[in-house]
This record gives sequence, C-alpha cells and structure tokens, in this order.
Amino acid sequence: MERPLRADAERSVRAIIEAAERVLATDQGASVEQIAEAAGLTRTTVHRRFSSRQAIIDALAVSAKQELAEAIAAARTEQSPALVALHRVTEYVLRTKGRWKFTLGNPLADTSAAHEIWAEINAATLGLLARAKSEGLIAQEADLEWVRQVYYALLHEAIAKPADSPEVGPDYVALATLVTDTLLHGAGPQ
Amino acid sequence: MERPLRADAERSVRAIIEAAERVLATDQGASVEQIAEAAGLTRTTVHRRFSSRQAIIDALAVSAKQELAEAIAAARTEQSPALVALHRVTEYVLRTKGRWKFTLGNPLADTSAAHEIWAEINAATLGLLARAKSEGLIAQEADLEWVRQVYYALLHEAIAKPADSPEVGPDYVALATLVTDTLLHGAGPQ
DNA sequence: GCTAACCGTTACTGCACTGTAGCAGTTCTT
DNA sequence: AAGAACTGCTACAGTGCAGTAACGGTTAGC
Repeated sequence: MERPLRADAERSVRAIIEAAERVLATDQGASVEQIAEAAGLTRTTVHRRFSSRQAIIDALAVSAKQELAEAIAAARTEQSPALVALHRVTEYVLRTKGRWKFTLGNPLADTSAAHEIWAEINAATLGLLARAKSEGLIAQEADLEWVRQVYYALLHEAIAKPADSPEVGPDYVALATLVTDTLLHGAGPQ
Repeated sequence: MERPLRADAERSVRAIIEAAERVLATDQGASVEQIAEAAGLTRTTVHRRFSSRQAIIDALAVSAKQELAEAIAAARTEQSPALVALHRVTEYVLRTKGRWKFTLGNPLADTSAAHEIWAEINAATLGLLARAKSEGLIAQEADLEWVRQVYYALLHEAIAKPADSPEVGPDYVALATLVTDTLLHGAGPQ
C-alpha cells in the first residue's frame, strides 16, 4: 500500500541516512538539526521523511546491516578453503564497515528491525569459523563464541587504526591480512 | 585552602560516583536525576557536590583511572619475566575493569583531568610489551601500537564475555589466561 | 502543461533536563 | 550542648530539542 517516493524525496532519504552516519559517528547524541544541516536540508524536511529521531537510527541500522550482509554474500565464502575465504570476507567487511563507523559496532543502534539481518550475519560468521576449525586453522579446544567475539573486536580495531598513508585511504587488503593473522596467530612469533 | 568534607558528605560523594558508574554503564545518556536516585539521594544534593553533570563524569574518570594505575603498579611487572608479568597485570586490570565497565573503555569519559594518568598507564603498557618483544614473546616485525590496541580490545571483550558460571562471578585468573593466550597465539592451534 | 508531491520558512507546543535558591529539619564535629 | 555543615523538599528560570502545522514556492511525473 505504499506509494513509491518521488525521485527528489528518495534523494533526501539517502542524504539524511548518510549524513546521520557521518554526524553520529563523531557525536552519538547529535540532534536532528545537526543531521539535517549535514544533509543540506532543514529539520522539518527530515521529520517529514522520518517520523522520529529513533526512526533515523533504525533506518541506519537496517541500511548498514543490509549492506554488510551483501558484502558477506559477495565474498562467496563457501567456494574457497577457509583461509582464503576468511581473508576475503574480512576485506569486504572492512570496506563496508569503514563506511558505517557509527552504526556498526555501536550497540545503541541495535534495533528490532535489524535483528534478523544481524542474526543471519552472525550465523554465517560462526559457520565460517566452524569450517576453519574443521580445516585445522583453529584449535580444537577453542571456544568459537570467543573467537567470533575476538574477530569482531579485531575488525573494529582495524577500522579505528590510523592509516599508514593518510592521503590515499586505508589499504583494506593489508588490513585484512593483519586481522586474520592476528586472529589466527596472535602477536607472537610464527 | 579546601576545608575537608564532613563524613556524611564524603559518603555522598562516594555514593554518587558509584551510582553514576552503575547507571551510566547501561545508559550513557542517563540524567542526573537517575544517578541521584540510584545513589539514594536527591538531585539537588548531587548538584551540591558536583557543580555540573560533566563534573561527575570527570570525577568518574579520575577515580577509575587512578584505581587502574594502582592495580598496574600492584602487579609489579618489572620484577618477573614478561610472560608472567603480562599474565599478572592482565588479571589485576580485569578485576578493576570489571568494576568500571562504563568509565573505562568509553572514550566519552576521556577528560583532560584524567589524561596524564592515562598517558602513564599507556606508557607502562607499551613498556611491558616492548620487554615482551625483547624476550621473544612477540614477533620482531610486530607493530607494538597495534599489539597494544589489540590487547586493550581483548581486555574489553573479556569483560563483556558472559561468565561461565553466572552465580559465582567471573574467574579472573582464567580470563587473564584467555586474554594473554589469545594475544600471543591467537585462535590457531599451538 | 497540469497536478500532486516535495521542500523551505516560520512559528508554535510540549517536554525533559540542567542548574539555582531558600527553608526547615537532621547530623556531624568539637 | 551549640554551632556549623549537610540533606530533603519545593519551587523556579532557562535551555535545547522533538515533533507538528500551515503556507507559498519549486520540482518531478504523466
């Protein structure tokens, strides 16, 4: 029963979501007005597209997690051995995570709407880790829940890490190598 | 030139800080009134002890980081080989971090007042890691800044990890082993 | 080109929170 | 026991923000 939005309205929605991501990344408590300004719109227009401030957060969560799920799917982890699959999915995830610093890795943005997507992502990750274990990459005694937790944390830290060459943007391939290496071997020699 | 507080006032200050830690741990944006209620006081009394809401946060940061610095000092890391020192300091830090879930590991609570304490802690950690490297625990090629970042993240995750036996409280020794093992060897076999 | 949807502007309401003040009763200190 | 410090209570001013409404001008879609 939902009329499709007009093209300009659609653009506004995009602009709001992207601006919200940028603004909230540096200030979680930012007002709707700050978001509107960053989007090049007025506050009233924002309220026309999103009935409440929380609605913006929800939309943000859905967008980000959807994009994340797509990135994971695009990595096609089932079609390669666990090591390369892990490396590849890490790279893809880092790319999208770089664009959603606020929403992802911020429990505040966990809403019911995005919960099922998140569960799906979680299951996929656990599945890949289980395969990694069966292929001998991960110790048999390892607690996979803990490994997943550490993996997520490493992804987060990799994004937070200051880039080696500030001008050219982060080298996601190198970061993916760093994350997987650290996850599997830690900081110790070998 | 500061008159010492009366005993009851001193107790109020304590109660406020502890309550603030509890309340803010679950809701970063909690109001002064919520904090007051949790402390068993009224809002006006809170404002008598802390001129502004930010002043509470500052006091929180100082308290927590001071306690953290003491915990690190108590570990006496210089007096044992790096591996046992790392294990020991990890255990101590986890204990205090468990009591300051909000303040520590929340950049929001980083204020100028606690900055120097934090710098000191940071330096001590880096020093220990450098020694660990010189003793062969950490790979020569490793980026110590990255290792420190990962170490902090692991501490954070260890605190967030659901306890194995919920009733008896977390087993900090086991957690310390988990953290150091993961830091040095990752999730892989060996 | 006509219509409907969209946006900016202005203005208003309502709410929640911060910070302050005065007073009366209680608790510490000596 | 007396005075000072402290707390609870009530009340108030000020602020910032969310959300709503109406109007005139602009833009997209058929």
